[in-house]
Amino acid sequence: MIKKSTRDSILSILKTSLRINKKLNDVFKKYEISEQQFNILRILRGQRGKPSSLKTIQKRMVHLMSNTTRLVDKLILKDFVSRETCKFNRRKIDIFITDKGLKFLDEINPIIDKSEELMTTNLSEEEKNILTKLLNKIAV
Amino acid sequence: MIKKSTRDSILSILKTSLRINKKLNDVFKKYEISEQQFNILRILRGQRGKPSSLKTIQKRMVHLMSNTTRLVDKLILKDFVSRETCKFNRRKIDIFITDKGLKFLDEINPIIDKSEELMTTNLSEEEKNILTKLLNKIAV
DNA sequence: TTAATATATTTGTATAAACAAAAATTGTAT
DNA sequence: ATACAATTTTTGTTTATACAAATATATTAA
Repeated sequence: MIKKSTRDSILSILKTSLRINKKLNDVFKKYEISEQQFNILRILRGQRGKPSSLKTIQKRMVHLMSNTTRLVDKLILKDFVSRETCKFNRRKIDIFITDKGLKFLDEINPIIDKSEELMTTNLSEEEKNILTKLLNKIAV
Repeated sequence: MIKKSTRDSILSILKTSLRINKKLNDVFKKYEISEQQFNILRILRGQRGKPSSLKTIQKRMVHLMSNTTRLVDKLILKDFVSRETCKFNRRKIDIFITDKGLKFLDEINPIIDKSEELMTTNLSEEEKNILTKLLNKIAV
């Protein structure tokens, strides 16, 4: 028999995650970008000019999935990233964020940040730290 | 500027949720059912013989979505649920879980339960309760 | 009764995701 | 050098999802 505390906590995580995603998606939708495309942009910005391959992007993505190719396709259509084959290993492709992509991030990031602060407004600093610590012990 | 504690906690929730889903999906896959189909079965079982309409199912589902119709279609193919139009309100349809559906739940539930216990094995009872309480204060 | 509105479900369509297989390139062992 | 295995990316296909519009029935008001 499963413990109520177990079932409740697991269910709370899943439900809270859905609530968060819903709120974030409201923002993404307004800016006509998907959550995953946004994540890729942030990963690329974190590289500060250094190119990323699809493999490294995938490894850092929140949602690990197989078709990063097509996500990058869409970002290229928006002119937010550029792509060229790696000079040193032609299996790899180098992906960069463009100035337009950086500008876009500058625009949307504060909105996302504000939304996240708002979502956690009922928790104190300490509570957020405890929460993070507890979550990191689950399903490891 | 967003607080580190905020970003970390939100990210932890999203990531933990994905980890949990991944583990659960391993089980679902083995039993050739989707998470959502499983949830519907559980909701129906909770009714203990009382019929459910699509509307009531949707309201209780973790993932609120529009095409419960097609999920039920799939459960009917497996003979896990039955469907007939409601006698008293022909807009509604009555959905029941079948004996086969109940038997299936009896088989898969212990596996899911064990998986959930295993995932939270690093947390004490008290920690799980705290976790649930904190999560329920987020993005409300 | 008739029209207008509300409710419950279904369907169509466009987009996204998961998964496996293919293609291209590189590395390694003999 | 050749064959074999490993890495990285792309593509095809199937399934799932989101959203809007359509359909059918019921309720309400004039």
